[in-house]
Amino acid sequence: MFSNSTKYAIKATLYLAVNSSENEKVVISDIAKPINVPKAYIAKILQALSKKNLISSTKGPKGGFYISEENKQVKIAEIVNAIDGETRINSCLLSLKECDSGNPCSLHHLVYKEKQLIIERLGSTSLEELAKHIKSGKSVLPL
Amino acid sequence: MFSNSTKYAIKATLYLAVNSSENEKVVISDIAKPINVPKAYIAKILQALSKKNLISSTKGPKGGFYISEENKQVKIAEIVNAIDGETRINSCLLSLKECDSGNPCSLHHLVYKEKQLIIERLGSTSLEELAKHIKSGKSVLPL
DNA sequence: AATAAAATATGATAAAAATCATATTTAAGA
DNA sequence: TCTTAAATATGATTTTTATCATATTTTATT
Ligand code: FES
Ligand code: FES
Repeated sequence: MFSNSTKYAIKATLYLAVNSSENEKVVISDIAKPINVPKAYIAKILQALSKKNLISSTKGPKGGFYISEENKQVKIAEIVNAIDGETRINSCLLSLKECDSGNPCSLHHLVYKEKQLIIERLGSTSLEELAKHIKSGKSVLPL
Repeated sequence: MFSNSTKYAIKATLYLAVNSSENEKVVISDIAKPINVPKAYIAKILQALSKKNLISSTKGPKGGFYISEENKQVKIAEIVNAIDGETRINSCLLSLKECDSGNPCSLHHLVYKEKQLIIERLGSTSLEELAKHIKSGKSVLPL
């Protein structure tokens, strides 16, 4: 469903949503370890997210990555699309050019409705919501 | 969701379900072309399926691949598991060791129920059913 | 101004997945 | 029994994805 990079992106972003703010920036090494992703790899991913303004960063001493007030409203789907692009998640299970109920592949009716529901949820769920969920112990941020 | 190989496996198997029987065997070249998959590649996949008795084959002249009466009851999930293994489709979106509602990752509640429903459907839908669907024009076998 | 601590940009390497190729085995038909 | 048409087994190559490394830029602190 997601590429490895996107999984890492989500994990890292959630980590930031839980553990950072404009005046509690987090340095790459301190993100990489708890989410169990190689430092150089997660660095690249965070740079891409930062470039698209989905997370925030500042260079230099006392710098680091963080989730600004605005970033809190970023939706999971935005993270996914930033890394995987929009095509991957929306494409037909059997590789028709497009997944279209007017010209459905043989598996379409088995999955489309539920898949759309999931995609909608990813599009409406913000980092802030999930961070609250994690903080209250209802879900766990995996390593 | 599925690997490329699994997609091809499903396409090829459905093609056979629609176009073959014990006395209408189909040769590799005649499968590869309509489903738009390289011959040598689909050959390898069909061989794997045949070895697991999900499809049938005979060697030599007049030989080829086909779907036997028994094979008609094969479920889509069996094809998927034969190629991708059982782990891939069942694994946690964020790579927890296992996807478990008792120890859910942050995305679990957004997807689990629907994902399970889809997996169940793949497990209960047979080649025969989908072949009928295709024959009646309700869905299309993609190239 | 100099230093150092951070992200950023860029590219190199390694691992996995997808694709291609070919020699071997089997069985039908002449 | 010989030839030929098919699957089967095995392995090589290519492409993609994941991972690692490093030089550059920016900015806070001294
Ligand atoms: S057309 Fe294939 S999943 Fe929708
Ligand atoms: S625990 Fe992650 S999807 Fe279920």
